[in-house]
Amino acid sequence: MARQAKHEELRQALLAGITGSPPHTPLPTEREISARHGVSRNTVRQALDALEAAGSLYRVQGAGTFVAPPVVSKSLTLTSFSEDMRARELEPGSRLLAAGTVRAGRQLAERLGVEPDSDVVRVSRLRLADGSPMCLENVHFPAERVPGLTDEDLTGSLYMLLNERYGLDIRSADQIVRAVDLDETASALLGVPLGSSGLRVQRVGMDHRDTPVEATTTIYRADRYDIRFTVRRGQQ
Amino acid sequence: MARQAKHEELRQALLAGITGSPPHTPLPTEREISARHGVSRNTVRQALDALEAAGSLYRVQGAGTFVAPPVVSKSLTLTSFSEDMRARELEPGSRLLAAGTVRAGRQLAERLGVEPDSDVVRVSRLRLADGSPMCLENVHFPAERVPGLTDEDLTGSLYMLLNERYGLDIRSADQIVRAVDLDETASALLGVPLGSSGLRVQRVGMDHRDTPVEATTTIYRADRYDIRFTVRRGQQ
DNA sequence: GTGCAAGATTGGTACCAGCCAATGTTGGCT
DNA sequence: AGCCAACATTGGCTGGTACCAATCTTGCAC
Repeated sequence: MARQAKHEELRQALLAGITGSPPHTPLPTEREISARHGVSRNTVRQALDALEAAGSLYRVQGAGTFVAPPVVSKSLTLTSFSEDMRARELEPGSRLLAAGTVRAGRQLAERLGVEPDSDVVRVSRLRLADGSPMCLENVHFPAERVPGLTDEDLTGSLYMLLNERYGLDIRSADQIVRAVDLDETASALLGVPLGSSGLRVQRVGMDHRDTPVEATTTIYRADRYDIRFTVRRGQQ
Repeated sequence: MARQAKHEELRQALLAGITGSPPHTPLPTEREISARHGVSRNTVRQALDALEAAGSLYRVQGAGTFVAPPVVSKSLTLTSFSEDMRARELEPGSRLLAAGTVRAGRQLAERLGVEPDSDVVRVSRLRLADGSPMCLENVHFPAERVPGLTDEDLTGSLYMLLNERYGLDIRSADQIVRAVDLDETASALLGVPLGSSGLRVQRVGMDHRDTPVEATTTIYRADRYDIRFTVRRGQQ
């Protein structure tokens, strides 16, 4: 049996089928998909629900299910820098600036939910897109969660490394976005004039139990980066 | 029979039941809710799915369903400036800078989905929080949607005015957030030093049919404003 | 042709039944 | 006391069935 749930497999199959299709192309009916894939209509609906929630398609009762028009901007999801850049069709890269263990301190301790005098591993990197600077990234982990991290290759995707080596899976994150004036160091590293502004994103990443796993502060070049998302009126 | 679907009724009932409960309070098991409310377990799951998606509760397989801890920062919803400020416990205010009709122009026309040579109504306001400047706001509407708008009182909530006078209901919006360097005019109006940075939010508000209704550019003071939200891992 | 009512089609809701996988609990063994 | 295997509980997944509500199609009446 597949390791994946059937509705998940079906979702991927359907998604693959519709990517590239022009908007408003009708999908087969739920009953037809059900028959064709040899699964129950319940399972089909589960897959379609997920795709509808993701904005890939829309449904009209009585009419059918259709490929959704390309959304201007997708709603926000948690992505790593690498994923984010690839979504923008840029090639991600990294230059390691520093890596080591330091005291947490009050502010960081609060964000990570640890004691202020405990150790945290800090990784500073200059992140590149198509070879030129995009942002400055400062990642912090509770030291006991990532023993030996500083000996690893830290130029690739940290998320992937965390997952494969330490079994850490970041499921959600709280983010705070702010505009800041770049200091001398930052503007030099990012290759922009002193006094330029930057977009600062502070993030606390959490695992499936909402336990803080990492605290990251990223400063993006204002001229190369923006954040796009769709908001809706809350229900009730 | 109720006009509402059962799963929707149940969702509201459950939501009412958990609001006020301390975080991590366990809910009854799905099978128990099912029995107690006289609905099938499928229907219960549908209601719980919605509440989980809304972040009101979380589920752990094998353990149970629990009241979600109060989110540090709510996931993004569409709010007016007035609502936004009140949520931050600040008193919203306004100073009207300009209001009138202008040509759309290429860029604005694209955002609003109108012809470049058509008329748009423009309202410029300095928005205040507890009496001091918070942001510069530039709102644009297709002129034919809001006849006579410039004769109204434009110092209060535009959203409310739009709704009551023109029946315009903004349901969703695409937003683009960027850091910018403030120009002389902006920094003077906002009362910050020249060269300070600001947070620019470009928004296109749409009605229930996803037709653009308004295009707004807002520039916030970087030292007084941030954007907070929670992101989750989407599916692949 | 046009208009419209009847029927067919399609997604929406609801129920039942059963098994699986993750978690929590119990109780025996050491 | 502490460890761990067996068991019970709980949410997750899948299949099946039935009917409802919105929409589209057909074909008759004019």
